[in-house]
Amino acid sequence: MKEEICKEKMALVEKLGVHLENREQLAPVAARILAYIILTGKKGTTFEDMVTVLCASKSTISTHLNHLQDLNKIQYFTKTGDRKKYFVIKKDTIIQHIDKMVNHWNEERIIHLEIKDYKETINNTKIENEDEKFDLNFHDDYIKFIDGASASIKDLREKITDNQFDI
Amino acid sequence: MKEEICKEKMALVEKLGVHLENREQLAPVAARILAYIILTGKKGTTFEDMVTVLCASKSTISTHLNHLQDLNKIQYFTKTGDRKKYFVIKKDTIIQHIDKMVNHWNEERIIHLEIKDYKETINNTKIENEDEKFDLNFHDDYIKFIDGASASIKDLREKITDNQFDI
DNA sequence: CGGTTAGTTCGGTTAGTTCCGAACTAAGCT
DNA sequence: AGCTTAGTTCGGAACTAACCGAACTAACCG
Repeated sequence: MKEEICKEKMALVEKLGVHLENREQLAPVAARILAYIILTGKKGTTFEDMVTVLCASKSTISTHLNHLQDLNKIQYFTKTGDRKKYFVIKKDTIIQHIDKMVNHWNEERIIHLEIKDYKETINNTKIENEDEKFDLNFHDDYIKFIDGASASIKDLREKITDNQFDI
Repeated sequence: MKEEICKEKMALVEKLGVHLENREQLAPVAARILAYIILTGKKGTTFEDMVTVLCASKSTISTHLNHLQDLNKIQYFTKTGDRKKYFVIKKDTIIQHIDKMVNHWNEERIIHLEIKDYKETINNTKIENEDEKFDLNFHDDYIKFIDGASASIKDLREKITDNQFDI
């Protein structure tokens, strides 16, 4: 029974791990650490715990744990009379993630405008074969999409900040 | 004058290159090739051209050009009495990109559901400290966001398929 | 003080990536 | 046939990333 749940948990750690490895550009073990911390929840998890359950060396866990703290993805709390650190994900992880998406879209927006600008100057300077001109409409539509997506994710952000959950 | 534009073009190639390197997970030179092809447009660009303008070896250009074709990101046309290949980006690149985003969101959706499911079983089995229970509301909100974003990007997709642009 | 627990730091190994040059192929031109 | 153009293939050098073990530190306990 308990073993069943543990197995399920570790399967999810691997799955979520792969997902996070790609989404957050983390090393395999770092992603698994993060996944394990997420799926353990508020009671937190310790260094030792992760060494045994993730089958990785102390040095690997130590390095990645520090890295994840530098990245502001995790934090820890302590208990009186207990020297261990109990790791949990940062409460504002989702907000961070949303801000990163908004940022990403801003960047895309800027580069699309720059490319459009360049294409326009080319279209206007050397009037070569008419049909070799750049099409520009796409950029406008894409920017419209970006603006829409940004708006709706900012909505989500509002909803969440009113109501601080953790992942 | 012409030099000015060329400089501007190469600056944009580097900028767009970095963007694509991250967005499409390509090797540096592969990303620059793609950027250069995008910014050259319908008249196309040749192997030789890229060897000189991107300052990379023939072998590097060859390998990456083939890789980009395998990835369905570029194609080429030819001219009668001319042995060169003229590379342009695939007409459906944007559609592909949109489909990739939709896919990505579907995957996120699925993993959120899976995690929520797991958390629910945990919440219901071992009733430990009440305040150590998982919060689940966030997942619902996030899934709502995903559904919204997916819908609006599918809108964009419609708009574009009606009106096949190239980038 | 010595021993234990909790974690860090360093050096090294292995795996994988990225690019290059040199030698090659393949097709057309004379 | 020999030359040129256009591109491919192969082997390897240089570099980076990911992880590990061993030796270390730092704090507390008895």
